[in-house]
Amino acid sequence: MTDPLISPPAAERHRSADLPPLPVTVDTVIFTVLGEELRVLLVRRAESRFLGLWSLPGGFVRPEEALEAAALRELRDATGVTDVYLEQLYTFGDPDRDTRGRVISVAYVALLAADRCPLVPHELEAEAQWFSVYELPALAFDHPRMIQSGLERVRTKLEYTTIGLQLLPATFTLGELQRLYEIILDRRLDKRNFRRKLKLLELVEETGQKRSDGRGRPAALYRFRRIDFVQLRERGIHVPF
Amino acid sequence: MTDPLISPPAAERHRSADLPPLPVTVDTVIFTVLGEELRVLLVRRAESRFLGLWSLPGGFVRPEEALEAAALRELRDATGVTDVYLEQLYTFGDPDRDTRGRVISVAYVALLAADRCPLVPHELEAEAQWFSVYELPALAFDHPRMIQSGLERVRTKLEYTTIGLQLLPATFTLGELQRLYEIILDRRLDKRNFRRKLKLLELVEETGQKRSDGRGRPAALYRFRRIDFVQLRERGIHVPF
DNA sequence: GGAATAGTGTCTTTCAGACAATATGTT
DNA sequence: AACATATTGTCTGAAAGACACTATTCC
Repeated sequence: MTDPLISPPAAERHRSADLPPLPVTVDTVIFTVLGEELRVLLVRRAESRFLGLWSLPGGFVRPEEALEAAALRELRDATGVTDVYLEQLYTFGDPDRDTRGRVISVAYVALLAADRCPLVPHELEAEAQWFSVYELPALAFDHPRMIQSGLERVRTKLEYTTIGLQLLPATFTLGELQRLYEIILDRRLDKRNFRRKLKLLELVEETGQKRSDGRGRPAALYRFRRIDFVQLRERGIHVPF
Repeated sequence: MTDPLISPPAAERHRSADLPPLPVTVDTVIFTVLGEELRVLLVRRAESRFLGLWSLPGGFVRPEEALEAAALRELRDATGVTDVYLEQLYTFGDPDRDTRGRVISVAYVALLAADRCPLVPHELEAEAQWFSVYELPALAFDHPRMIQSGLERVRTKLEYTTIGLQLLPATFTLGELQRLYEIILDRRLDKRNFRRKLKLLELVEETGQKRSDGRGRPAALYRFRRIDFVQLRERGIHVPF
């Protein structure tokens, strides 16, 4: 049905080392849940060619820099945050994806708890903003695809990993945790079923304290249990951190 | 807790366009199930620096070539096969992953049905071979990691997608399909449970023919049903082709 | 007491896993 | 008849989904 094995001479197989190298960038889809909305950080492009368009924080990879290190550096430059959950998403390399010329972009997904989100000062609002994923402005390049792809990744992994825990402060109520899930998944969850599953997973434990926001019954505060990762994996739960 | 938003001047954010571009390659972990074993195709390196080492088929991406197109081209050059299931795996970019210097490698996973595998003629056995994933020779670069990573991807997706169907000929028996799964997952499956699930999924249908290999009761031949992908996705089954 | 939110238990259905006997072909 | 492989159904336990009432705090 197919040709027999064809093995070109090594000289031909590796002559390609002569081929010109390519510009490589990293772009990060960084999510947070802020104000009851799932948001993504966008920065304003200042290049004349894309003036007015927003884009994901990112930039070129330096010659001796690991990809993830480049993503972290760009994120630090854009937000001041250093300790962020980061996961490689996909590499976009279509020849015409960047109108400036051929650029390979390694996309990452990052998650940042709302209480660690840098507040955007008024004078910088024109430079960077947290946008609802449902109300995105005009975006440069193929960044809409990247965001879509990142969103799917986060939603999928939310259900079988513990990445959701990246998005909450050190202590939280079960109601807050459930709302987090509802906001990301964009659907309502049953309170009792949600809590039953949490109890089964044994991922969180009570701190013993309660929090009252002034109205209604105060809720118990929880924290994440520090569990042996190996043990979690054995229980079929993926732990990405 | 973290610094307020810091947004460097655009000039600084994009001055990195001055940074030297990087060599970008694609490498493909191509699997098949042949002779009751899960195998991966390796090619012999002829560069003096890595003489004697085997490596995954791959090569440099051309200036105007999409990443997937580059992977397909290298695969065609190495095997003669053109119509292959291909899926991006991960991008490896550590500065020291390639001893020749800094090279970014976009890794792909491919699946090829045994009846479409190019047979390796004797005079070429030194050039390319299908190796059992459990008996790999000395490999160049970080290719062991790539193979490991590809193996995990295939095993994971085998359970919730239809990629397994890529590895069988047009018609097959349920016994063959089950053996395929057992070989990839490296564990025994219960025959009745396996068939029950298959029936539930409605992915395959009888052709009406039977195949006898001379001993034992002849088995019914099946083929894949052509199902609406949308319909499958609604049933929670991922269809990667 | 009313408003608001937190907290809790049961029933039903579905799916996964364990398990063995019968059917159909060959020699 | 002996052999080899194909085909089929039941029981059990775990988890998911649907569903409503009581508890605590603040005003």
